[in-house]
Amino acid sequence: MSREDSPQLSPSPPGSQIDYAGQLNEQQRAVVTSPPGTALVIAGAGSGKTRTLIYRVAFLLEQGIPPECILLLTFTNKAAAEMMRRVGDLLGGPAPGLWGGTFHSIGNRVLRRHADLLGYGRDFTILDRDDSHEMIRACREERKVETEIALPKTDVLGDIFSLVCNKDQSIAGLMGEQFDYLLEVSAEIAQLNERYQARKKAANAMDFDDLLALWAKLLSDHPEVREEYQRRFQFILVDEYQDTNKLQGRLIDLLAARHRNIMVVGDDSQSIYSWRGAHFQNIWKFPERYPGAAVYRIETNYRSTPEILEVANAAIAANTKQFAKHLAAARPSGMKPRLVVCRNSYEQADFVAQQAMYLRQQGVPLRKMAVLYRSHFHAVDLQLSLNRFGVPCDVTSGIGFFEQAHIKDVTAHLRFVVNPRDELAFNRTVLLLDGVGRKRADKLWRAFLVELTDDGPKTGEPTPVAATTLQKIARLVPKSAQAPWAQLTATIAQLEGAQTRKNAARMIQLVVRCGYEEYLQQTYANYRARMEEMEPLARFSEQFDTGEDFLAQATLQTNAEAAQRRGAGEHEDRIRLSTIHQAKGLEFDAVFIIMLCDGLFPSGRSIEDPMALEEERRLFYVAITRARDALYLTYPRSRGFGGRDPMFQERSRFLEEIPPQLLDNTAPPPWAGYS
DNA sequence: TTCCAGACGTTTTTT
DNA sequence: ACGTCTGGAA
Repeated sequence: MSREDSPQLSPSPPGSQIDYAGQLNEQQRAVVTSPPGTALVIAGAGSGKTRTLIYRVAFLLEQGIPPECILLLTFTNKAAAEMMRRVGDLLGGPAPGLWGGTFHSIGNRVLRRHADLLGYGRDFTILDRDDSHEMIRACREERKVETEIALPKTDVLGDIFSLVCNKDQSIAGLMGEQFDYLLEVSAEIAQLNERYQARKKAANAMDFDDLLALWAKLLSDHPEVREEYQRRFQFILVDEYQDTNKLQGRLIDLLAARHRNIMVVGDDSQSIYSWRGAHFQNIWKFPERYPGAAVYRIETNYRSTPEILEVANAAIAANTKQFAKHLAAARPSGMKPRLVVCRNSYEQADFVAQQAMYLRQQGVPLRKMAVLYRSHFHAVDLQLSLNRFGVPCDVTSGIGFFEQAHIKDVTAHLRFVVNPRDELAFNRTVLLLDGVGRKRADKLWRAFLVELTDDGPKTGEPTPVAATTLQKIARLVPKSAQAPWAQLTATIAQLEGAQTRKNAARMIQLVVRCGYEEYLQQTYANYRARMEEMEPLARFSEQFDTGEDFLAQATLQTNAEAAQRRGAGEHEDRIRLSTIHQAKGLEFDAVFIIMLCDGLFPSGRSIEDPMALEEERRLFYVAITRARDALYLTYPRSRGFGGRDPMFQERSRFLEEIPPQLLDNTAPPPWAGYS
């Protein structure tokens, strides 16, 4: 690998407009101004990791590296947007051409340019979890006719397919490793997987995993494309490297093979995505894979008080697999974190609500407080309680804006127009009609495909091919659905109009007006609420030039965007309710960690498996280190189980691992007598 | 074949 | 309390 075309960097750029020395500590500055080459940055929680990355990018740009030669990979779209914005702030203007985003979104970007090399159209659809679930279900149904073998549930299959992809593994291998009880059906599962892969391709659709796998395939199978990107990306920066999986690791290696200027940044103690295939050996073994890589450590914590850090260190201490780190507190001493034992989850909820009110009275804005929990359903009682006390909150709920049924119904129409081979979009659209069920939809789809391939025009100039094909198969539609079918055909014809198809907002409007609104009225009691979300949907779509682009982003930008959109005013003062996973990378003045019961946190599924338990512990560590000044750990002694009798709850074993003297569990609470 | 109602089992985390 | 699945009626 030649490196003679790699650029040189000078440690202090002449005429720099950025005050590196004033804004960064010594450790951070060493990273920011490090020479080209491979670097591993182990950055502890609260050590200004994001800041360091931003300054690194700015530094490179100031050195004259063209923005399009830098690739910044982050874990969420939100993080990417935030970093791009802050880089722009530093440099006094945005840096157009700089590539930043999640692996999936960059994969999407690359594949939009070259998908035809892999036998896909560039207008391919992206399937979300729901869609891929639906497709696997269909494959499975098809299979059932032939054999009677008991297969696992559809979502287990989905998980298996996904893991196989992300871990770069074979079905049989994965079965042996973590699904030994399925070993005997593994051949069957492998076959089903092949069907699923083929079916996606036939539908010109990619699921999330394909965005990575096909991207990698593109680079491995097509030297000229590989060369192009290897040449282009002179500097590659990867955030949250501890959460990358094997496939992502391979992608980075592929992309960086020419210049070998990779900077990976992460904290192995915060690796919390192994259930999704994250392979924290990636960070653990990085120095072995890249001998000679510079290793930097950023170990000063600017976020939390020493009292909170001590609890964090104690919480993670029981883990065996980690880089030794010594986080030093930079801030002055504060309050001891408090342990609050409650009788039940209602009392716990009331405590949080009242304590939040108390803190607000003390001058802490609600938006600087957060309640964190292991799983979404841990927060239901809390929401009621906060409502009752009139404490406004923002829930980063489980279901994202774009995953809601009514949103997906509408976008299915657009998907169908953009990509008429999209089987799922067709199904979804057609199932909305009264008198059409699964069976009929399937029959119609097969007929549709025949007509479409028989005398459909060549791809290229968009033509109203979907509507005419719908027209052709109208004879297969039952009498009761003839009128709605004609209506649908007319709507699709309008959507396919040359002017309309370029304007997603207009398309949405059309779908809603041509029948979907009536459907909503008839179907949902909360018709109004759902209807009101059509406006934000249309507005969101306006920022994209093409329908493909809009649809892709709607699928890729899962819930972060939604929270913003639904909360209306982002600057309103609300307490944040979030899973720990979603709180990653954020910080708050006051943090409540609730439901610290054994079996909930750590979750029941993880307690037999030592590796899984270590991950839960890291999750706990992530939660603790979100807090700046105040930390409250709470659990209910008993818990109602659905409608059943309350059950006694064992406190989380993680609490046992914290020396009691680090926590304050004295009564009475500060808010006593306050209400 | 569709649609509805009631039973059932079930709950981790997300791009 | 929730959504998904199944079986039976239209």
